[in-house]
Amino acid sequence: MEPRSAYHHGDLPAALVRAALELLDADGAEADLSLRAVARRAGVSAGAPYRHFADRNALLSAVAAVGYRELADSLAAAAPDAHTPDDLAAIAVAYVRFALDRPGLFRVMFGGLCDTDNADRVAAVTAINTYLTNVIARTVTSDDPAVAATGAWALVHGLAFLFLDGKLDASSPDQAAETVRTVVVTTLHLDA
Amino acid sequence: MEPRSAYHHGDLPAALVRAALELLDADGAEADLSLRAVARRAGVSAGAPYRHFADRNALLSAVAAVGYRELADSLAAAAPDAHTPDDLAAIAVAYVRFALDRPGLFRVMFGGLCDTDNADRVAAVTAINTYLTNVIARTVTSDDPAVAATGAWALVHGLAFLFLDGKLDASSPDQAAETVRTVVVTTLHLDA
DNA sequence: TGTACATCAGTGAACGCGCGTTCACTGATGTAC
DNA sequence: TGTACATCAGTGAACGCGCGTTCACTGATGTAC
Repeated sequence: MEPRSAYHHGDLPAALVRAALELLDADGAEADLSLRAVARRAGVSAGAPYRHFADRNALLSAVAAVGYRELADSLAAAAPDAHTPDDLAAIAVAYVRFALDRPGLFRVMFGGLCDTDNADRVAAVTAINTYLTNVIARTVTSDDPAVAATGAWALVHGLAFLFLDGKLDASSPDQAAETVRTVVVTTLHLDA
Repeated sequence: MEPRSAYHHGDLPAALVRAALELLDADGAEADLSLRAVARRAGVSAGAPYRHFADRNALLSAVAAVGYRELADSLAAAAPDAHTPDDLAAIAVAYVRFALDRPGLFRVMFGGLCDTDNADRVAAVTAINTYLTNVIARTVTSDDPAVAATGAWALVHGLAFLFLDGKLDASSPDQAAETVRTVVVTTLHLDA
């Protein structure tokens, strides 16, 4: 996996995705994430990425795909084997924390502008929805777990963006997490 | 208000904001909304806006301010004098419809990237929150209307973005509205 | 094991582009007398 | 009412920039014999 030589890189696609993630996490707000900046960061010429990605959008999709996987991991880690309403609240907090921890990546994943027709992306979104539906079905009683899952997703997703865009106060992560927990517990009646 | 002559415009600031709104509504996805494009649309040279706006961000903030006002109008129109849970559902549907009707404007208003410290913007956000809190207090019983309002806002905001970013199917506006209604009614227990 | 050669994955220079912003300017406006 | 002049709000040319993408190239790799 490591560079075999300075010339033939070894695994440039992975290195480019890694470089993009580093830039996103470093710049926080995304700014732009140009292909040239990614190539620079990977220590490679501006044209090199075109050996592996059709265009800028293809790279971005690959980055987003990694993001979806990491988000899924974060949620799963927050409450492995979730089966109580409290587990659901923990997952909600983890979702928003992910967004606040990695705003650049989160915006690439959800900021629109990317191709809707990328198969990996669609699959990743379906996976999140399925996961949430399963969690809902296991943690709370609901007439329609699919609808409840959409509601829960929209709720945490909206909270994430309201925090990210400064509409809710995100200056203290701990306090933000507490707000998320309170709002989610109240809105989804997790204490009932 | 109309141009007095081809030279001295009359009310260029308003014309620029109007031009920006037109571009946003025409391009749909926002693309970029450059100052130059706005000036071009307003039929004015690239430097002219600087007589009235400090920089690109200042224009964007003015545009966003108009957007907040129009969003507030749309919500109020959906259920004037709201006092039933059904009114709340109608307002929720109106919120998402606004986002889907005017995605470019919605992204300028909520896409981050703008100055958080603009007084107009802060006031507008507070106004929305206050409005929602009042509606919540009038339409449903709640222990804590402020928390419930944040929950309701996040819910519709999240739905709006999930539709906008293609995570939920927005191809049919009517069906999308129906989905919003179902999810909101279920999540907020408006039928209880 | 050694060599010839096709293929692969990079380089680096160049393209055209639109951008935000600045600046010296000039034409239009309106006010003071 | 008419004129001189300060101010205002435009113009248009220019700046430097970083971008996505292309292309002829070349160095490294690995395979066939």
